[in-house]
Amino acid sequence: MNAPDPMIRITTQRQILLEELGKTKNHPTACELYDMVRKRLPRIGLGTVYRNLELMADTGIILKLEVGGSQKRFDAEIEPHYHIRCCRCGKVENIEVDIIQDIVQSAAKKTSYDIIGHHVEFSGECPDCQDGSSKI
Amino acid sequence: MNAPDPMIRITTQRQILLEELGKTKNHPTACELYDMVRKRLPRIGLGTVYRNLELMADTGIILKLEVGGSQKRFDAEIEPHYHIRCCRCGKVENIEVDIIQDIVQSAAKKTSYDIIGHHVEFSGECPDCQDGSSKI
DNA sequence: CTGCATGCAAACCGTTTGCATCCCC
DNA sequence: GGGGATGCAAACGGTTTGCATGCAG
Repeated sequence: MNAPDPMIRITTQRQILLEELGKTKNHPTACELYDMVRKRLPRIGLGTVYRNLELMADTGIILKLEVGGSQKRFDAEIEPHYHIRCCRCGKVENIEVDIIQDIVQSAAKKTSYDIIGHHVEFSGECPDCQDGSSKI
Repeated sequence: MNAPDPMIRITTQRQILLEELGKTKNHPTACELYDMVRKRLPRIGLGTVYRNLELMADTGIILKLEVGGSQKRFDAEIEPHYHIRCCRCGKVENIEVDIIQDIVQSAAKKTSYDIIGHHVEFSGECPDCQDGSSKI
């Protein structure tokens, strides 16, 4: 888990998956990526998308977000950062907040867990949804 | 969302659901609760469990946790607190960390979202899983 | 030639929903 | 008697998996 196998073959599918993931600022779900990739690789299967996302997340090439909601989301940005999720439309965006090392430290002291990670997620209404607030 | 309807009938099913949820220190999934409740109410349906958990979460009687993992988890403790999830066995426990108001403040400044909540989740290996570490 | 990667489809799991029945007010 | 609550089972959405085929090394 700390030293994942860094060597996987970069097949056409994986390459394009990476490119599409890298080109969006969003944090797409597997299905959204499937749709994006399918424009360039019409015969790709959903299973391949899931398999490769999972694989690339395991190898640390991409990040599998541990955010709320019922779908998994992926991110080409693997540097630590936090997220904010719109509670109306479900969109997930990055939010710049200083990493809270002291919180992690104090958490580590209070538990007998071997802490390997943390994540912070804010939720709220995004500007778009605030506009159309009373509708829908 | 801020003023949820506080008045729902406390039926037998809801009462027992609440009792069972309150008596565990874990953060059970709907299925786990279903199993617990079924010992006292053998004919209860899974649908009822889901419907009532959802309803009670909406009314603010209980908390629906926004943690990672593929299943929703529920909590009778509605005061704000944070969680730590074992990355091996998936167990979720409470962790006592001071609420980080300043982080929330600074987050609010950096985004045009109307922030209504946040949650922090640590992940790591729980003591039990550390013991049996190399097994499984 | 060999084995990993793929496409496809069926299986799976957690959750939601429609509906007939039941029970409480 | 009427309206919400329940049990049941079928439907659903997202994800995983088994398998035959394809392709790169």
